[in-house]
Amino acid sequence: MARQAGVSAATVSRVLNDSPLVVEPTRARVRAAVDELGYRLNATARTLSLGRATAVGVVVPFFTTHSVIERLRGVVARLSGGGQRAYDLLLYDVEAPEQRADAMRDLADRNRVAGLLIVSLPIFDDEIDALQRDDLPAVLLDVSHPRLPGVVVDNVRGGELAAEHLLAKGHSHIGFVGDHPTNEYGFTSSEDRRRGFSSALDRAGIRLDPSMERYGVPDRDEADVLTRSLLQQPAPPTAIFAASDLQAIGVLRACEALGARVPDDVAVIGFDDVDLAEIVGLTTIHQPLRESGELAADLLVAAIEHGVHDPVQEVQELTVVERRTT
Amino acid sequence: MARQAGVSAATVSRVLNDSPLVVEPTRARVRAAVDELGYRLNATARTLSLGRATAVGVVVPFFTTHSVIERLRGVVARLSGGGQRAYDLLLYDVEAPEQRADAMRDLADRNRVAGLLIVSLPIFDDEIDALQRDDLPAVLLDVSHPRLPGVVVDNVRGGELAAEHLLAKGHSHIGFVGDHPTNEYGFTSSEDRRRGFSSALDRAGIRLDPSMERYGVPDRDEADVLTRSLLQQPAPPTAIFAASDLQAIGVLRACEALGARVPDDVAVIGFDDVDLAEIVGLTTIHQPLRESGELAADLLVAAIEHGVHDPVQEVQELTVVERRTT
DNA sequence: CTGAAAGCGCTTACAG
DNA sequence: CTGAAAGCGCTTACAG
Repeated sequence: MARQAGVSAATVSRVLNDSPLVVEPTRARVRAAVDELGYRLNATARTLSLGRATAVGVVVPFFTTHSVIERLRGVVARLSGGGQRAYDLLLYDVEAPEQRADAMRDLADRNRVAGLLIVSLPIFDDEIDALQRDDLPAVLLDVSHPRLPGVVVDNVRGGELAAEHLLAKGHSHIGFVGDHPTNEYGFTSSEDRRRGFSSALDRAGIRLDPSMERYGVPDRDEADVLTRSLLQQPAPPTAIFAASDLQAIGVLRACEALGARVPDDVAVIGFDDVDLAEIVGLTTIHQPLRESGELAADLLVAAIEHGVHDPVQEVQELTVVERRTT
Repeated sequence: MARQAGVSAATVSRVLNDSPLVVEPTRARVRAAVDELGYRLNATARTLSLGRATAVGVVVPFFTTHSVIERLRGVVARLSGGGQRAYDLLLYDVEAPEQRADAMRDLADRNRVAGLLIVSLPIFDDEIDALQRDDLPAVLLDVSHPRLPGVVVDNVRGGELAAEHLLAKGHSHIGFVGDHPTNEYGFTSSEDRRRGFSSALDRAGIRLDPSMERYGVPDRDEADVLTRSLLQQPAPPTAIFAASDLQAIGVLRACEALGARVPDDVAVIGFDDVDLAEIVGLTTIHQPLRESGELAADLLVAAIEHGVHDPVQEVQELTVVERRTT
């Protein structure tokens, strides 16, 4: 014990917590002893005593997409910033829907965590009830719910942007490759993007024909086979909107395999603007991934430190980045 | 308190910890009460009481490379496996060298963590002393030290493999693009790869001329400008070995910009085999990234649960994956 | 087999 | 301004 400084544990605690109650001479004495012994507070005991944790939980489907990682980078940048109010970051990977509920219960009930950041995973009302019962602040990233603060993007609008871009390029026979509308994680962004896409087409007097749509699991290989079937029809599309960059890469690969030149025979536009997009020269809808993580982390810290008054939804800007595939 | 089950806290604790000392009827009664109340042990209190944490700390330079993320995926897959021996995962991002020391001191001293997994970051003797003083198991991933278990790859051998591949393709005028030998993180793999590369060339009677080497920070843009200067010399190389796939992408971009055809005018080989490599068709040295994370996580769990007897170094296999750039 | 009690390392009214 | 004491929610000898 650092009371080799000739003071009580209470005083050490006060000094280390910057209590104003300690007079300078003793304060100095304690600091000296602390430095000499390399003493540090035990965070576990502190958490228990204080009744609040110094860590935040980040619940995230770690394996699904590049974009999730990029968001996480923003979160990490903000949270382990070495600065004053650094929170420990407890990472909870969610591989399957059931795990999400488990993770949240674990984190909430056990008071391990001062707040929860939930990335890309839909949340249910009873789960929110549980969080509020435990007084656990939470913020959503890439999903939204009226009762919780969140940072999102207008995916429907993003779909419109994609349609407008393709329309402006003169296309009228257009295809779509995206996620199954119902999928095990409950992701909805692909479907939202398709809706916006489809309705913008409608407004231009063009119908997104069912024969021009393909759905599957959101990975490259699946997008590849989906695209082949799209392209091998009697009247193949001259442009394809993929619900994510990863899927767009699959589309590109199928085009290459079938000898369709991009963008001359078929134009391709993706969504997300992950680093891959720039590397392959993919035209895409850019969303601020890294920034979304930073913003969400800031919101969470604010919620932890000041409470949440009314749950803001931060809607981030979308832009089209034109590269070589359209 | 769940002693609504009519028993003491001690008994509840025993039941929840599967102590054999509790007779079946009471056990059942406690379980029923636990289920009904949705009661869960408070991990913080448990940690404090037991004197050992249920989390492991993962110290990782989160922003540096794709390969780090891929390794992390392996770690996550193993650790948050939902199974019995699931450890919480405390993520410590290290942005700068000083932070590494901070992170380790934080984690170790405060007893937050049952073990440490250190990814891609060199560690010093005095830091190891500190770990051992605290009895904190640690395993290294993508770095090695004689006193600690680790999983690595033979980077020198990898460089040789790259050289042998290029040699077999008939090249004799060969360039290298890699990291500065001394860099702030203390990464050494680029330099190790270059050494192996250079000595395999030597053995073939070919000298890696200083005018054929370029060094910089390990990112795409830097590799791009480095490559331009390499290619704009009187006698440009006909093949280039890049110390990582990311750098190889920069090399490819420079080739494109300068109108050099790949692989006809210049062949390019990378290192790592991240997903990017497959997407752009890059020939590269494959290392089992995901698996390395899984293995390291397993080693750490073993070290935590059974102690470490002698520090094994797991050396993983390297292979060349030939694609379209050589 | 079960309970009362002490202890894990902090924090914070409460006295002084 | 500082210390003694209680309490945070567990676990585990120690009795019984």
